[in-house]
Amino acid sequence: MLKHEAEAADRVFHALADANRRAVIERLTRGPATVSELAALLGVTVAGTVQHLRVLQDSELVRSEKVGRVRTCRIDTAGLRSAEAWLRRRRTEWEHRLDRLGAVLDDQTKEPGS
Amino acid sequence: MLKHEAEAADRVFHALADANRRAVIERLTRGPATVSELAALLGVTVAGTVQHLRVLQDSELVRSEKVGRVRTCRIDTAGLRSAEAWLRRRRTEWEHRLDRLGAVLDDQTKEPGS
DNA sequence: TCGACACTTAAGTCGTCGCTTGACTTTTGA
DNA sequence: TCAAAAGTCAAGCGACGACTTAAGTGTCGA
Repeated sequence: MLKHEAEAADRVFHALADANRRAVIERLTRGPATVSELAALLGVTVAGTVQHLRVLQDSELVRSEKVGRVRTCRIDTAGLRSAEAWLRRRRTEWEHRLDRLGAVLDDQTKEPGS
Repeated sequence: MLKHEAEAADRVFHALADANRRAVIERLTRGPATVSELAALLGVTVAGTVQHLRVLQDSELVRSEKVGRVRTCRIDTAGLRSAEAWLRRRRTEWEHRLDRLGAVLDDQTKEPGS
């Protein structure tokens, strides 16, 4: 795996490891929200929420734009996609390995002698 | 979401947040390995490796069995599947929301008056 | 039988993380 | 014009996490 891919995985999975950050993602899948709204949802300070948002943006799980004095946040599927891709690669690689192993075993039972 | 699902997500994403634990997973997708082999791969103590393995097993990302004095570890796809499912749910929910929003906007442009 | 091997467990260290408070900037509306 | 609203930044605190070392436990082979 390339180094920048590994770093991306690091950022994304670290971001997803926190329940409050996942709650932000779940909320944003149902539509945009402001920083204050997210803070109220989580039950933490606005300052704390901003820190979570920085992590989420660095991992491309959330985008946001500020108009006037209010910042509106929305989902960025890039992070979700890259995490999903990482997991799918591991899982399918494993399953294909099992298939190949199964094929080898089948051959062995059909042709016991070499 | 059910509570035990949330706890499972917590465990799995926390497990995946560590680069060494992901390295273990990547290694095990290519076949089983012993604790010592994984320790050598990571470049950390066997004791430290055991701690990682506990986390990975609690999140159903790895299974292991001990025969004699050697413990053999292999992938458990249950954890991978549940993490993948969580991400896919968020992403598709968001994409469907965008579709519905697009449909509404199309209707509005077709029928400007109400 | 006994020493080396493979792992396990406990305890301790050090850094990072999540959160708060408090001071600040910018924008808004009356 | 000015106070309240919305967010930003920095410092600090307590808890947790990833290591280590050190002292076990059980297993294998000679």
